[in-house]
Amino acid sequence: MKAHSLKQTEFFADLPLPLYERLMSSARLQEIESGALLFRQGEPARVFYLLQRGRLRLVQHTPEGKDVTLATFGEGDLIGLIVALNSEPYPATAEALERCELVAMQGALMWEVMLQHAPLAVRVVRMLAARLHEAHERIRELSAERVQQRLARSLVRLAHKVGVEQADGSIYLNMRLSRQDLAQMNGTTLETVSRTLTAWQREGILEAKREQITLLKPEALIAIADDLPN
Amino acid sequence: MKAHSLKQTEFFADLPLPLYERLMSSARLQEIESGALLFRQGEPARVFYLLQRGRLRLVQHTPEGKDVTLATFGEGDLIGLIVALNSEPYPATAEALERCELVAMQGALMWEVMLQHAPLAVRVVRMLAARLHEAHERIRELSAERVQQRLARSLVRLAHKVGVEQADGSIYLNMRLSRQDLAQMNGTTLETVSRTLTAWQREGILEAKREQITLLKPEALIAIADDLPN
DNA sequence: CGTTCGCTTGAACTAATTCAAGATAAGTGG
DNA sequence: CCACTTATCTTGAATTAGTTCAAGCGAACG
Repeated sequence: MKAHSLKQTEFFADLPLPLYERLMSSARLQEIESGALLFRQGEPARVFYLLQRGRLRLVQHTPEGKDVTLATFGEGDLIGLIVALNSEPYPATAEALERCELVAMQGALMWEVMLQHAPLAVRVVRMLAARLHEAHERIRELSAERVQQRLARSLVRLAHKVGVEQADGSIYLNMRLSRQDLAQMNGTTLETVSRTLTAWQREGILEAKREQITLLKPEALIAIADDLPN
Repeated sequence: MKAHSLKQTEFFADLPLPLYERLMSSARLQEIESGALLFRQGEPARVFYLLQRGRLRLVQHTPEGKDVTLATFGEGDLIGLIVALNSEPYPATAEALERCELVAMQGALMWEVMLQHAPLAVRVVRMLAARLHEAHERIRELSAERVQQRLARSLVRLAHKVGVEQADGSIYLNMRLSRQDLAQMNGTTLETVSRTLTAWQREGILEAKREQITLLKPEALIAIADDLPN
């Protein structure tokens, strides 16, 4: 692969050339289709991935057969880094939400390179810190909030990530998003999501079609998320 | 404070002396009593802490007045590092579970030192990775498991952390542990915890006194946590 | 054109919360 | 040491949020 294709990403921007080439010696460019799995829960992890284009989610299958979405990743994110560093098995499955372009690299090499180039390690610290913060937020939500609130919050968050403002001021969520997806993201069932969405649709808060949602009154959702009266 | 008091901790063990002294120039030794607060949610964070002795927990107060325990820390853990690095306000309150000895240091200095000594940054990466993993586990549990299972899992985990095996083979949890505490750790109410514990006590699985619990049949709890029949 | 997939809706059920009242135990100060 | 206060815990009863099961609808897709 071309050297500059990675140089452009912030993450490796300032690597000295020798280190950069060492890391890249193991790199493979990879593309996967929407819905395809990058890796499966339980597989041995030797490599990790830099997501260059597309979005994907980390899903955990529970023994009881439920699926829980742990996190979703966007461009610039490193995926599977932590487990690849320890060559543990992947604790979850990574599934592409759309067509993705990734660079696969050796976990062991990343260790080496981080040890020799502190700014890179510090950047990883920042990334992990941000994710930990998100995870803590979700723990708080799951512990203390009701499904309605969590759902509303999810939609508002998605609006920031993939929202496209329409001419009439409404926000179209530009991604395939089934009731099942929302259920997995919020620890509930698709039936409950369905009921909630139709209720909100009746109130004119949003428009929910098959796998696509448009927010008509985002403020109303924010109010619900924060449990404000009215 | 004496230089060797920090040298002994793994975290700063291999720092070159100049860096070490630079970091330590801002260090203050601090002791807090059980129940005292190290910092409060919303306070501006300029310093972070290395926990040298004792245990403490990170609690988040929700707008509705509930408390959620996000994580608990033991000896060797760094607390408030991430927020101190960005000098954000603390997103949660840190409360001592027992008498604690800590070293407070400047967040800004830590940035500098990490940038100049990669092994330290890498060690922070490892620590954050471990915490992220724990957080993901809790998300899965809160999303997919029922209160009983989560409670059972909590007790088993606590047995590993603070369990003391008794002569008769039972495991005494060596810490003050109220129903309320367990409720906050598992996203439920103290009443539900109380009912569950008394039920388990009737079945001879454990003995639950006031703020202290002894596990009589840990295997039974593991079975419940994993939702095995019987 | 029929099958599949995503969605809706109802009805029964259940886990868990909430509210309330009281019991037990642990300090606290006289 | 006792009475008083406070905190922890228990238990019941009512309520509710959410799940589960089940049946059917409608749009997409081969």
